[in-house]
Amino acid sequence: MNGALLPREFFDRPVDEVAPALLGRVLAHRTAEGEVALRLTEVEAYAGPLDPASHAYRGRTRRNEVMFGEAGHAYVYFTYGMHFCANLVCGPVGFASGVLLRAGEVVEGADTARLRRPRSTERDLARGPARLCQALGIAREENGLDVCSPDGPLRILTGEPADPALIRSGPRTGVNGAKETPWRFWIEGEPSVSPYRAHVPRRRKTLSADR
DNA sequence: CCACGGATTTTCT
DNA sequence: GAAAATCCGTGGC
Repeated sequence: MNGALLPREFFDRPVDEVAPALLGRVLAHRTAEGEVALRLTEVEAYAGPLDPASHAYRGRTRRNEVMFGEAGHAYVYFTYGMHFCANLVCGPVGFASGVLLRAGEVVEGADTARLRRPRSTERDLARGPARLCQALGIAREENGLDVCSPDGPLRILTGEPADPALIRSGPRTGVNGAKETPWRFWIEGEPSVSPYRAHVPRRRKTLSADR
């Protein structure tokens, strides 16, 4: 995938400004299997230590340390025992904010993406944060990669910014706390955007849970 | 379309 | 020890 890279300064401003500005941009990942690129259609902002829903809320840990570093790097984490999700770190250094990449439309390497997600329908190829990572081939090794590096395997391209008239925002999905903050952003009318679901805490399987 | 339960293991308390 | 920024299959409407 050719095209100009977003400059690092792009990420050096408040996350709730960066997040909507990322809609329509293209994330490309080059591996031995080939290159897959997708156009971002849904994202969520997480504001470091101020945000109860953020992984950085309780301070620096081994998992979240990339968030505390330079803007423009990928923070990839493992969750639910089997899935990876990816964020792009925003500035300033030490503030530990980031944008979760929730969904995209595959615009290059769809055949490779389908190999990675053989049971997926076309619409669900990169619909959801863990599916997006699977389609792009993003896992543990991609944690900390600089997406603003022209020769790197994982790059963020300028693409075509989304039409501001089509950008919507609402509460973040699947998170506990700070539900009132409308920091989920998406492009209206995109098939790859997931339907909103309120967070439902999982009922514990073990006894002693209910009373 | 919606609701539910199971999968699976890292991470932090 | 429990929850987790999730996904998938199944079953109902």
